[in-house]
Amino acid sequence: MPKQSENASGLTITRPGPSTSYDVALRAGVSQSAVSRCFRPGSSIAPKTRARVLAAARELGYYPNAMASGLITKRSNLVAVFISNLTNLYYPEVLAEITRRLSDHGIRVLLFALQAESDVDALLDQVWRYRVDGAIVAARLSTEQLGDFARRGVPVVLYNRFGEGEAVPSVCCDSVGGERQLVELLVAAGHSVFGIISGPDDSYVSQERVNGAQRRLHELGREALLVKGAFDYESGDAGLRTLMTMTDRKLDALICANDLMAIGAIDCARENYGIAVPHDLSIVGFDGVAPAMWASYCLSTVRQPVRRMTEAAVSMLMERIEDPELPPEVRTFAGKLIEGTSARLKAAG
Amino acid sequence: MPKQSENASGLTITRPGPSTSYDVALRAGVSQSAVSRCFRPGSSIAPKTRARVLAAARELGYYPNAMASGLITKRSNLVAVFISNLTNLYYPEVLAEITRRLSDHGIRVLLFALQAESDVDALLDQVWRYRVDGAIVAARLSTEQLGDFARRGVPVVLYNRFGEGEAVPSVCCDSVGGERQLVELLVAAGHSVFGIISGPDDSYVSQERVNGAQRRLHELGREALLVKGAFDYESGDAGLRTLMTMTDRKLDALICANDLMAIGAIDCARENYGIAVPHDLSIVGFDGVAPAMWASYCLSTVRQPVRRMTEAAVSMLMERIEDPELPPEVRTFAGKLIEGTSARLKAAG
DNA sequence: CATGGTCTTGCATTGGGATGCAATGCCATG
DNA sequence: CATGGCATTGCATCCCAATGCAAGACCATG
Repeated sequence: MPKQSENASGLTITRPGPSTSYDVALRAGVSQSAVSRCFRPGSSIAPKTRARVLAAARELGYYPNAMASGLITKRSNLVAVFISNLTNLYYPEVLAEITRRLSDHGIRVLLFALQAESDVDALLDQVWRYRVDGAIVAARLSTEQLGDFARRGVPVVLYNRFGEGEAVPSVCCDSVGGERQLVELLVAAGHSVFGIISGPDDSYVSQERVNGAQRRLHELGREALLVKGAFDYESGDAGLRTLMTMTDRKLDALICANDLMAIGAIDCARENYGIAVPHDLSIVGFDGVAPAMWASYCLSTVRQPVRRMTEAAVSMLMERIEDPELPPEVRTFAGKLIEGTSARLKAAG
Repeated sequence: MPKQSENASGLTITRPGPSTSYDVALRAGVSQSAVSRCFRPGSSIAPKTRARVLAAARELGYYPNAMASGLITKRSNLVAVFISNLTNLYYPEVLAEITRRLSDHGIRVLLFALQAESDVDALLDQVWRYRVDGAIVAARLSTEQLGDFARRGVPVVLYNRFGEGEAVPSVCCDSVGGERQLVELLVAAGHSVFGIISGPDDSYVSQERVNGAQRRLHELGREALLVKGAFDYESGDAGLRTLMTMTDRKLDALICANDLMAIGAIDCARENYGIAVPHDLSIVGFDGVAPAMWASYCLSTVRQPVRRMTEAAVSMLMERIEDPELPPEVRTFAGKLIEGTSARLKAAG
């Protein structure tokens, strides 16, 4: 979009690059300030001036330079979003929701996709450079890193994570409550030999879910075999295989820290061991991802209320961008139990 | 990160906001230019000056303001990424790959998540405002919109799409070739009654795949029943149901425009009709998403070489950011046939 | 010691828009 | 017609880093 300006001789010269508010001002016969005010809601501008300016802007294809305006307003209208597990079925939906909701607030997403929960560090300097207005983080932040955000006055909202030690605004699905519910139903339905497949060690979500399940089992006088997974399909398969070798008793209830592993375990049970699910083995997951509802699995799980959670995350962040003094707040959402058919959850059995 | 400066009386006063290159300069006892040069690779700066400056910067938590430097260098180091189907299993992987690869080039992703292929328009002004260095687009761009990019000198690379009419740099998986391959194998294996479930009308990918399959079938003297889907699981289910009512003959080969619909169709065939797959009905998909490999489906499909494709997209874009004059180029990648077990692909049958 | 060359460094300016303040225009009122 | 009040507009300045240019520092050579 070449920008144009008249020089003294009346010649129209064309320079490269996007046109500026000065170009538009010249063309509309107003000052640069007037142009600026046309694009800034709430500024005082006469309707007919506005019309002239907008017409000139359209002719020149002018749009305000977000970097220039951010420089002076100290608002980039950018929010950093950190996501560790983009390929893990649950987060794409979250990301899409968050992006659209922020977009409704006039805010763009600067995406940071991490290989692992703890890879934040290498990318953090970019967050500071872009002077983002805030951040939504679905990854592991150390206390130190959280401190950096605080010192720099960048509001953060954690997604499905808590600050360790200190209080940090966060939106969570009640993992503990969800697992307790699953455990109670499994126990009430008469299961006796329990296995658990966890997620990776550096995942909060995994810790919460596994601890939640273990504690409740313990309260009810049961124990569970525990193997470590990585939140992926293969871990479900491998986890079940390992569990099968760990006991002489017949495993009859398998608690997976997420749906994906539960799906892997179901396939492994059926294909590899010829175990009938849920007749011989009950398998439960957590998340309520789309594939969990597929007819082949019809997983018994707990569904996270993604829409409500993302809505909360975005509005909490927006509030804190407006008023950085707001106290931290943790909003916990109960998951919805999906009975499914991959576990016997009725006492009748 | 409060910034500090010494006033005449030697008092250290603290102002709000991130510290600037001037603050660092003051503290290190150099000029602002020297600070700038420390953070700009290739600038002439003495090692010991550099060390002093970096020390001061660390103490103040200084990072260059990307908006200010972008303003003057005319490089935002931002790339817009448009994705329409984030929830559709295939794109999250693509997005994660692209984000990481761009990150290696020092470039951040400004994410635009669309509800539908054609929703680009409402978000395009944001692309102009942020003066992004380029764009990777996995969504439908009109000729007009492509023209806007060209006029503004913003390089675009299309992902799995072509420019209609004019030539536009793009990275594609060879849909036509992939479908031809599937069709040939299905025909050679003796299938006779074909059904096709397409994607949504505004999707190039769907058009290409469906046309590719239809043409090859036609060349081999076959026809196929066609129903419209939406690239989601439910469409596979609904599509198969519709097809079952459309003919008296026994449908024995179903070509789905993507894996997700193929999975939906498999589940529907098994659960709803008790049809054995692939014994009574062969079902093929396209994409090679992770769930297609799950033991319950083991889909016969064509896998897109995501890593090579994203690598190509990113490097093509980077080249065009460096040299906007480069001619358009279309890189097509052959998909890899995954035999799977959801279709009889051997003549033996 | 004078001269020339290479490195570093600082000065001054630039990029594009926002905004406080002062100036202008316009209308209504007395 | 003079005055007050309000809405609109422009001027000048600011935000922060990058960079062309020239000055300075330092070394080596003749």
